[in-house]
Amino acid sequence: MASQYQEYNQLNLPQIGKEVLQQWEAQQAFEQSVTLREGATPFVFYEGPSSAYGMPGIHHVISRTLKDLVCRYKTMKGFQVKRKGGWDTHGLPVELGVEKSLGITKEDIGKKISIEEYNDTCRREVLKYKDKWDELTQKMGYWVDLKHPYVTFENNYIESLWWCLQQLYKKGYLYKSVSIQPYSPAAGSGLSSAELNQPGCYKDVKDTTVVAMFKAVEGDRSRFLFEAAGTDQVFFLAWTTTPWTLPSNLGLTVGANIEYALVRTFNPYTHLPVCVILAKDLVDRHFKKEGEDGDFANYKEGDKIIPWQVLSVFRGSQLENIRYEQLLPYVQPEEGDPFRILIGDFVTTEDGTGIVHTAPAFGADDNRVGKKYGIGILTLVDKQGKFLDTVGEFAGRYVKNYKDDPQYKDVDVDIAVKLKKENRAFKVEKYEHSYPHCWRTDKPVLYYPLDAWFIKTTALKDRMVELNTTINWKPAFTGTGRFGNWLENMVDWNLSRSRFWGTPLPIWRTEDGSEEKCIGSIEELNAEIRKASEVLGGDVNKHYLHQGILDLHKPYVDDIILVSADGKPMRREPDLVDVWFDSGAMPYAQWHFPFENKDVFEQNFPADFICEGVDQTRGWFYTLHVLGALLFDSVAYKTVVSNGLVLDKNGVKMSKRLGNIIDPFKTIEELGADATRWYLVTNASPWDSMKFDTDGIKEVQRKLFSTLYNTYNFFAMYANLDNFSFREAYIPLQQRPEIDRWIISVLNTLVKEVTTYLDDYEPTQAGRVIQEFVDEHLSNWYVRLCRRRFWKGEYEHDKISAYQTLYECLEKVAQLMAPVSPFFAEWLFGNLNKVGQRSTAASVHHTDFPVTVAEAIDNELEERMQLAQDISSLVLSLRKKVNIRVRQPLQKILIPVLNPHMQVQVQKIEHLIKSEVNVKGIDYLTETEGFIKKKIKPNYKALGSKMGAKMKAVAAAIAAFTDADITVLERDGVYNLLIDSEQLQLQLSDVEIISEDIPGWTVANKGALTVALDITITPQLQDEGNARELVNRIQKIRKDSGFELTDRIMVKVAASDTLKSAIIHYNDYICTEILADSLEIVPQLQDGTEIEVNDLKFNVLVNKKS
RNA sequence: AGAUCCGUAGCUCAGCCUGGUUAGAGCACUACACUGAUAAUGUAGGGGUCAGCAGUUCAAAUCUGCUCGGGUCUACCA
Repeated sequence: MASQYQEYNQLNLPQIGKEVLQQWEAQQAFEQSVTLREGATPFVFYEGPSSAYGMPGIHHVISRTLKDLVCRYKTMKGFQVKRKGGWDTHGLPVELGVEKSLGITKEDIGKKISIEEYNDTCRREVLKYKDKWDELTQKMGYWVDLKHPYVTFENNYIESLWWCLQQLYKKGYLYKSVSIQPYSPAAGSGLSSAELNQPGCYKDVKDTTVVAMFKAVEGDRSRFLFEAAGTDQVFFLAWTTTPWTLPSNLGLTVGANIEYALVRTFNPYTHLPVCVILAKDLVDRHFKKEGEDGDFANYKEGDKIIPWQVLSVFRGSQLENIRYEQLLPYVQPEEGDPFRILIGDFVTTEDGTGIVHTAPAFGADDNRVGKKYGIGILTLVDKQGKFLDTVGEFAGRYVKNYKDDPQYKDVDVDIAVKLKKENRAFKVEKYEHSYPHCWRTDKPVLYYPLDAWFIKTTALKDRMVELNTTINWKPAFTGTGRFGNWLENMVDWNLSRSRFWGTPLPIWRTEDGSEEKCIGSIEELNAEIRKASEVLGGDVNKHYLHQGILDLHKPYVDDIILVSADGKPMRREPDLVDVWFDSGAMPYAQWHFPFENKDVFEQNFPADFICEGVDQTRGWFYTLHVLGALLFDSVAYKTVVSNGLVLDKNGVKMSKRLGNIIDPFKTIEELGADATRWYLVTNASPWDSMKFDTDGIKEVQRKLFSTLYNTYNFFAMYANLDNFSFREAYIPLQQRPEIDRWIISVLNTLVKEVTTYLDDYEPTQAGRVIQEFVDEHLSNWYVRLCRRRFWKGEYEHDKISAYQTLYECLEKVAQLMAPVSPFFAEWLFGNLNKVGQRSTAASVHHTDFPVTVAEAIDNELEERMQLAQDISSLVLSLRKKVNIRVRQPLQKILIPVLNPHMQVQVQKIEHLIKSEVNVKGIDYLTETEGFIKKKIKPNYKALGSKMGAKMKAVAAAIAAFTDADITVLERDGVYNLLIDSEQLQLQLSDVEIISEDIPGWTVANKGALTVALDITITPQLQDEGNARELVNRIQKIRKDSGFELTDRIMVKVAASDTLKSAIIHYNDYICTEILADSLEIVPQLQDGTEIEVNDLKFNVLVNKKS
């Protein structure tokens, strides 16, 4: 136990951080914070898996601060909060990174490098910044279990995932299907909708678009067109932004109820006469008004205005099944009846021509309508994104520049040129639209027919929507809006990824697909391995017979052949599982459920609280929800906080490219984790995107931490002098002075507010009220007013009361702020507790969060202290106005009281006001008639509802009130107004009457409060003022001479006559203040210090008494 | 293209739900003061078409609609 409070020379937050970190390390503070709560109600928190493949940034600090503060708070509230860290280790980022570092592409894997070696590299590389992450975790004060994290590539983890998949399989939620999916040729992988919904995936790009002309074939159904046209040159116009899909065109889709027009005109490129069909509503978009019914006979090449004429109008339904000639006849489909007009409900007349070019291979809508009509399918582009050899002059060309080839020529342009030449293009232009890009490679995505495994999430859509309504979303609109909409529009979850480093799909199939097995555990797989070996014989699974399977990754799982019930070999479906499944199954897999820890899992599901960036809404938040609902018919989390983006100080998103990334290590090193955390939490609500500015952190440092530090240091200095160590009994509040009871009351109100805010996951509000308390109430009022109590007088009741009060404030503030600024709180709490010994806890984070003492809250007291502050502020501003400094005592102030209650209130805090503003007394004015000039204002809120439309006239009438009118109203309580010859009765409560001025006095107002100051300085007041000035000067000399606080001195003054009186009359006072044993007036002084009091200069000699 | 959130002082934010006096705070700036809390503090000052327009109302920063600007999301549809 220390006997003295540690005092400091200056505040060094980063240094405090380092010291506290060492302390925590030494005493295992985090581990203790969990074990000390053994047996308590658990508060379940899930840590979203982080990827240690990239460096942590400042945006990681914000969400981790939120997570940490909630967990620390709940711990202090008595819950046991286990926090298992986790690493997200699979997925495309690592794979692409490894490909790049090895200088290979996807095609090389399994050829130039074995899958085994490749995956080993991924495994090695994926945690390459783990140390940096751990370091940040530590330095920012994020308490999370880093020693036993879950790691998604570990066998146990994958085994749990397999178990989950098998559950889904058994429930019939897992199925295989061909579908048109977003596919990234550059990454060689299909993309999930979640991946496609990563921010920034949709980019505005300029593509070559073509309005292509599909030549109608004359037949029974189309005869009406040819008859109206009078020519065989009849074309359907269809617009496409992806001309490379045109060779695969098999149909044209129109809307059944859309009106179409047959238009006679000329082809603008070939100038040949043609008749074209397009939606009637879109005719204006494609033809200039001036050309309508123009001069066809005299049209010639080069004319700006092309004549056109609507020949006929008809509905889309009339066009169904009309045939047309294949546009680019390289290949025909093997089956189906293509090249017809189809009817589809997705056709609009928003843009294009109202006729949709339909290539079943490259669009989801196209595929659907194509299947319905049986037009077959043509997939003339391979998985690398290039045309097949069969596509004539375009064979082998990439449809987009997937290889970063500087010589790349746009195929779309060449197709457009070809069509132009062949009289098959009606319009070719560049068009800017947004198009999805692969989030890793930044290359455009294709929609491509792929085999894939899906989770039938749509089957439980309604249940998921229902469960979502029970989740507490912060902010609420993310849950109802963003997440709610997403659930409403959900599609089945495409699980398949054709990559190498990830969780393998545990499904084995016979070659003909007639039988399949979904494996749910390692044990089951090993049994199947042995069975297959026995049934199939030979070398089957021979490497896996002895020890079973040791690594659940590729390539090992692919070696394994299982056997079907009727003895046929089964091979694994080659896909990996979407990494989002890894993270979504984390509640189960982190505990290796159900193979181990069944009880632990049951206690820890669902989570009470999770928190991540808002970008996880469709990511982790969604996959957790899906699996919770599908596997356990439960939510996976009860409360979710989504934090917004961190922008730079100009509101621009941080990116490496712009170089506006904030290095969290540097920030913490220079400004301290506490100030950084405090700033991040209090500057804006977590879910608003925040503009990060280090100047803001500096402000927090000055405003909050520096103030609190100064307050502590002030306390420590005097407490050490008086040996205050809280050894005396706690003085009951009733026995403490008014001001002590006041600050304790405010403190308890604060505890209540902070608790409410934190319970409601509103840390921003909590931080702001703490800050206000420290700055406004504790430092700028309590300490300022009580300074003398700490350094004057004997160590007895009043002084001990002051120490106990300030100690308690500091101690509780330390606890209240501990969740947000854990280091400083620890430092402050520790410094106090080392001497005070009020708590046996080794850390502030092991203590119980302060609880409001309801009896300590005194609203009347808080109200009158507010009055004291307002009155003081008014008097100070009056002094300023007339230039009388506070050290000059004045006789009195005058306060007109509005009601008896107010007078009682002010009287109780009279002494505070008097000492604060240095006046001798306060006079109250109750009978004010004729003395005070009053001002009357309508109470709009009360009057408005009564008067309604007459309000304006009433307000004008009130504004015209004379003093006499006001007196009448005050005396009678009512006043009769005549407005538009109507009698209206005015009540006293309908108006506000304030004392505006007291003639002959210097007056100031704030709201209804009025204060007048007597500025007469009598000779006696002058003396006292002079005495105080002298004290002030000598104190300065003491300080400048480097005397100790307790040193006694002897003083000689060569004062002029005007000062003598003050020195004589206030000799005792002066000596007490300056700790002087003697104060002499001498005629002359050679040495000493020259000082000035009220423009008089003279010398003072101050000697320390030896 | 739609949905949604947002727009208040040079900057960061309150106030809006529940309409009502002269729209607030902090930072920054200016001036003065204070100096045994001093990397603080006090007082005063400048700084606002509350994005714009219209409506409802006696009364709109606040409620409604539209427009503009920004963010986020959804959709990819030629």
